[in-house]
Amino acid sequence: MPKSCHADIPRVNYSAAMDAWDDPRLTDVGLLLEAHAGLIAVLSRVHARHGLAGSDFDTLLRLARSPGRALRMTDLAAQLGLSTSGTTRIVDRLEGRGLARRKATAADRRSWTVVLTATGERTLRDDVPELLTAIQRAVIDPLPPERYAALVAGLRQLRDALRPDATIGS
Amino acid sequence: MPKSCHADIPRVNYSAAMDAWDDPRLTDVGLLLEAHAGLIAVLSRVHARHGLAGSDFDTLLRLARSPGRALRMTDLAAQLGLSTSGTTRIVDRLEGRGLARRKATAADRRSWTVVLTATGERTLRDDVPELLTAIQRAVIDPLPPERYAALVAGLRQLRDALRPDATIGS
DNA sequence: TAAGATTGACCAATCAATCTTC
DNA sequence: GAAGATTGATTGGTCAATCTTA
Repeated sequence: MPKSCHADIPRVNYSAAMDAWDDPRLTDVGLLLEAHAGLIAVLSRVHARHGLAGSDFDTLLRLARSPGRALRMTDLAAQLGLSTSGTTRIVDRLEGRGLARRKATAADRRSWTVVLTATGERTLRDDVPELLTAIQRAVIDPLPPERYAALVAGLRQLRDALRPDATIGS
Repeated sequence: MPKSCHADIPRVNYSAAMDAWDDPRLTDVGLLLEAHAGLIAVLSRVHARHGLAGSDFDTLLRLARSPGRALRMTDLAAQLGLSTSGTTRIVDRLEGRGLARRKATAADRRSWTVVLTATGERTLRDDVPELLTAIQRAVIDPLPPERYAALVAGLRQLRDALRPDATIGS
């Protein structure tokens, strides 16, 4: 169909505003949101093969990285960037599946310490290699090494500038 | 095969795994997740001043960018990257507040077309400038221009590689 | 009084099932 | 039968209130 068939359609008068809706700052932010959504889809697909949600995996990983494979509930919540009640629910799930367990915290009877179980560590050990493969294939391989490096450097500086940690308490 | 110089030193039996937990590919991905969380916090704070959730704003913006300030439900859902039922609920909210309205779709009586109302456009017009200011201050100003440009270029290529659109139907 | 953790009520999304129209 | 949209049940999180211990 030739374009002439639309040529006579009366123009709407809000075209000046349209520029604001397409401001590059808006579209740049959109890029990060879309990249994030795509990345989450890739990661979730891997985790799902091990019966894990993304937040379950994050929790297991935080525990695995901590001294003694353990963290107090409050510290875990801070690392996850979640509320303490949300963390309570995640740990409930993990404990129900035997991937983590609560034990009393020495010297503070108000607190619980969450410990990664052997089963939890095994689950993580099964998941991580698949995850690394997926990351390699989906995000690293498609980008020229130097561009990938620039992306990571930019993300690091952005993360530091945004200080998500500082906003958690707000 | 060169033998490790640590081969005879007794070690905790998970020390080999520790390296895997700190694999740079994992921490790089973590950077994007943290930057995203921080960005969402910044954006949400602005939207909240206008009584909008992030997904409300996204919806209004998609409508504003579309010809006739309108989209069919299915197309809107695709653009938002949400399920059609999730989109139904968002539009229910927006319609309840008078920011959008449903009208019958010409030539297909199964379908609804969502239209941005004047009120919705006004809300958007109030929100966007504040949003742009917040983005400028929180993400653009803190980064050297060339690093910001590299970040955006990397994000664009990553987004294209991940093709979030292609994964929505999966 | 405040800190750590949990619970109940709620909110925003998902999936599976359904209804209408193509 | 398939596509567009909605609904009911469920999931995964939040906030406000509560309980216990410091």
